[in-house]
Amino acid sequence: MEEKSNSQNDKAQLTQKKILEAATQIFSEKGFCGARVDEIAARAKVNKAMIYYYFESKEKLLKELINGYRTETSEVVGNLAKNIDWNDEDQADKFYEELFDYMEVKKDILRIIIIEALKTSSSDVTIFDTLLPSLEFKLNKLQEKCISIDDSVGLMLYSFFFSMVPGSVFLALGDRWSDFYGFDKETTKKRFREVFREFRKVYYKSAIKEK
Amino acid sequence: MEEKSNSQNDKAQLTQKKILEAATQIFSEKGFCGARVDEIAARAKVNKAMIYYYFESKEKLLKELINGYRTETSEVVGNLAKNIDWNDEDQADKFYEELFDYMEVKKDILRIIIIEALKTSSSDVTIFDTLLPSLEFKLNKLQEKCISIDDSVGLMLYSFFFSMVPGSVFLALGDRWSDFYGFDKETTKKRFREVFREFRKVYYKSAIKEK
Amino acid sequence: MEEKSNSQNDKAQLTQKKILEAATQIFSEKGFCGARVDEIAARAKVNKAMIYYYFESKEKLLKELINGYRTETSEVVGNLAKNIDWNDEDQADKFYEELFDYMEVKKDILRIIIIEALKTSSSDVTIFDTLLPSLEFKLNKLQEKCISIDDSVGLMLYSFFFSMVPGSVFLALGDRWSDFYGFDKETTKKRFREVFREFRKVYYKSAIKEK
Amino acid sequence: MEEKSNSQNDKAQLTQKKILEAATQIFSEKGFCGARVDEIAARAKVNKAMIYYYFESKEKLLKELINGYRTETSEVVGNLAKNIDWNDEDQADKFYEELFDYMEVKKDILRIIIIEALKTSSSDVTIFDTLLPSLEFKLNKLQEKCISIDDSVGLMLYSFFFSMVPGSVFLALGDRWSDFYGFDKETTKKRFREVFREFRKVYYKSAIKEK
DNA sequence: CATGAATGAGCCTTCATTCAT
DNA sequence: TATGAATGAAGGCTCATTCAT
Repeated sequence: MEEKSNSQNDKAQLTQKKILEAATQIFSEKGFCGARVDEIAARAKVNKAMIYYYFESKEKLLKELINGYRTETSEVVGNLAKNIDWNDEDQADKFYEELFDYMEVKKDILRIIIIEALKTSSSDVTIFDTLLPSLEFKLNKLQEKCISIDDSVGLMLYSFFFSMVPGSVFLALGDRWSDFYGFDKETTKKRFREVFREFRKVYYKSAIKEK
Repeated sequence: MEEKSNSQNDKAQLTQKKILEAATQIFSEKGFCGARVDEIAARAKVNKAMIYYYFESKEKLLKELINGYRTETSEVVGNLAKNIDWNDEDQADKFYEELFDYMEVKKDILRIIIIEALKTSSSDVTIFDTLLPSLEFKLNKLQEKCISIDDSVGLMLYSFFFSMVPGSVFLALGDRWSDFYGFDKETTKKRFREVFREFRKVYYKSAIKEK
Repeated sequence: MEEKSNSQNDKAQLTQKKILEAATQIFSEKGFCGARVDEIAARAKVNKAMIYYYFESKEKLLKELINGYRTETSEVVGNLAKNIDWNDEDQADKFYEELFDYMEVKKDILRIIIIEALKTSSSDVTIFDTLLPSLEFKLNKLQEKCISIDDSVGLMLYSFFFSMVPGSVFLALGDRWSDFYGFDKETTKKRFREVFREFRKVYYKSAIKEK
Repeated sequence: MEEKSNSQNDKAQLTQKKILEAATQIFSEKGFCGARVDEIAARAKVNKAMIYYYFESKEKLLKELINGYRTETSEVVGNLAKNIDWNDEDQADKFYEELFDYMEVKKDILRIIIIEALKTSSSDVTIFDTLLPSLEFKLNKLQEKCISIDDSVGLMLYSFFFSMVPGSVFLALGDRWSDFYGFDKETTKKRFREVFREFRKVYYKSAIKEK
C-alpha cells in the first residue's frame, strides 16, 4: 500500500520534473510567448494535458519554474556564503567562482528571467531578487566587518549591473559572441572570469578606500 | 501633378514613419512574438494592411527597424568618434557621455535587440554589431596611437559585457531597479554614469599598464 | 464475511447515491452539456473514476437519473391517485396539491428533463411520460365514471401544456420571477397554487358541460 | 466611392445575418453549450474567424441574438397592441392570434431563451422581459379602461405561466407531443389555439367579475 | 494608397474517459 | 472499491496574412 502510493508519487514527481525541464529549455530557446505548449509536452515526452493537470496554465508553469529557481538559488547562495570572511580575497573569490558555476548550470532559467524582465510592459521584478539574492546578505557582512560603505547605491549598482548582469548575459551569449569575433570559446570563458575577478577587486578596493 | 505626387510621397513617408514608431514601442513592450500586428496598426493609427504594403511581413518590419538603427547608429557613432584623441581622458569621457545620451533616446530598440538576442534559438548576431559598432574603430585608434593592447579579447570582453551590456540593461531596467530598491531615479542615473566612467578609467589604466 | 460484504455493499450504495444527488444538482444548474464530470465528482466527494465504475458514462448517468425519477414518480402518483373519486372536487384538489408537493421536492430533475426536452435535436420524449405519468390513468378513471370526454386532445393539451408545464416551469422559475417583479415569494407561491386550482376547475366544468 | 463602401457594407451585413441565422438554429438545436462554433460557421457558410470578427465571442453572439429579438419583439408587439380596445374580445383575440403567429416564426429563439433561463446557475431574466414585453402595457390599458384588477399578481401569473409559457413550450414541443400521442399535428395546433383562447376568456371574465 | 472583410493555420485549454495500482 | 495519473479528441479563440474594392 505504501509502496504503491510511493510509486504513484514517484511517477507524478517524474512527470512534473520532465515538464519543468522541457519548459526551461523551450522558454529559454524561444521566450515565453514563442514557446508552444505542444512542443514542451513533446520535448518532455508527456501528454499535453498533463501540463495543465500539474501546472494549470502556461503562465503558471513559468511562474512555478521561476519560483523553483528562486527558492533553490537563495538556498544555494546562502550555503555558499556561510562563514565567508569577505575581507579575505581568496574566500571571496571562491564564493564568486562557485556562484558563477551554479549560474552556468542554471543559465537557461537566467536567460528566461532576463528576457521577461526586459519587456517594458512587464512590471515583474523577479530579475532583481533572483539574480542577486545575496546582495543584502553581503552588504550586511561588509558593514558588520566595519568596512564603511558610504555609497550603498554605488555598491548595488555595481553588484547588479556590472556583476550579475554581465555574468548572466555572458552565460547566455558568450559562445555566440566568441563565434562572432572568431575567438576560442574556452579561452574566452577563462578570460571572462579573469576580467570579472579583476573588476571585483578593483571595485572593492576603491569602495573601501573611499572610506 | 508633381505636387500631388510629392504630397502622396509625403503621406507615404509619414505612414511608414508612424508604423515604424508604433512597432518600436510595441516590440519593446512585448517582444517580437508578443507584439500583435493589429496593435501596431492601431497604435500607428494606420490600416493594418498598410503594414504589409510597406513592410511585407511582421518579420521584415523588425529587420527594417533594426537595420535603420544600425545605419543611423554607425553614422552617429562615426561622427561622435571623429577626431577623438583616445589618450585624452576628457575627450574619451565626452564621447561616452554622448554615446550614452544617444542610446538613451534609442533605448526601445536596444531593448528589442537584446530580447531577441537572448533567445537560444536565435542565431542572430545583430546585438554584437549594433550595440558596439565603434569597437573595431576604437581598437584601431588605440593601436594606432601605439598603445599596445596585448589582450584584445580582454578589451572586447570589457567593451561589450562590462560596458555596452550594463549600459543597455540599465537603460532598460534602471527605473524599475530604482523603484525596487527605493532609490531616487535621477540620483541613480547620475550615479550609474559615474560608476560607468570610473570603470572605464580603471580598465584602461590597467590595460595600458599591462604593456 | 457477510457483514463485510454488507458494509461493502452499503458503502457502494452510498457512493452511488452521492453521485446521483450531485449529478442532479449540477445537471440542473448547468444543463447536461454544461455539467462537468469533474465537478459532479467533487460535489459528491467521490473519485471521478467511480462515476464510470458505477454509471459507465456521463450520458448513462443522466439516463439512470431520469429512469429513477420515472419509476419513483409513477409509483408515487399511482399511490396518490389510488381510490380517488375524480368527481369529488376536494379529493381531486388534494391529489393535485400532493402531486405538486412531490414535484417541488423533485424540481431539479424536472428542470433537467425540460431543458433536455427543449432541444430540437433531441428526439427524447422523456418529458411526456415522466411529467404526466398519471394522464392515461386519470383519463381512464374519468371515462369509467361515465363522464364523456369527447375532446381527448383538448383534455390532454390542457393537462400537459396548461397544467404540468406551468407547474414545472413555476417550480423552476417562480422565485426568480417573484424577484423580477418585486413580489413576495411566499405570497406568489400561494397565489400560483390558487390560480392553478381555479384553472383546473374551470377546465373540468367546461369539459363536462361540453357533453 | 459611395457604391463601393455600400457594397462592402452590404457584404458585412450579409455575413452577420448569416451568422446570426445559423447561430439561432444551432443554439436552438443543441443549447448554447452544446453548440459548436465550428458548426455555426459551417452552417452559415462563413469563415469561423468572422464570428469573432463580428461578435467577439460565442457568448456575446448569444447576447446579440437575444437583444436583437428583444428589440424587434417590443417593436412588433407595440405595433400589434396599438389602438386595441381590450374590452372588445374580437380585437383582443386578433392581437393574440397575431402575437402567436409572430412567436411561431421566432420559435427557435424562444426555445433558446427558455433553455438558458431554466438553468439554476443563470440569474438571467431575459425570459421575463422578452417573453412578455406587452405585459405592463396591457395591464395599464386594462386599468385605464376602469377594469379593476385587484389581483395584479394573479394576472401576471396567468399572463406568464399560463399564457406565454404554455404558448412557447407548445411551439417548441407541440409537434413532438403530437407524434408521441399519435395526434395529427395540424389538428393539434388548431385545437391548442382554441384552448388558449378559451382560457384567456375564462380568465378575464373571472378577473373582471372579481371586481 | 487605403480600407474593411476574409482566410486558414494553429494555439491554449478543456474534458470525457481509461489505466495502473 | 477506490485513487491519482494519463490520454486523445476536440473546442474556443487568435493572429499573421491576403483580397476586393
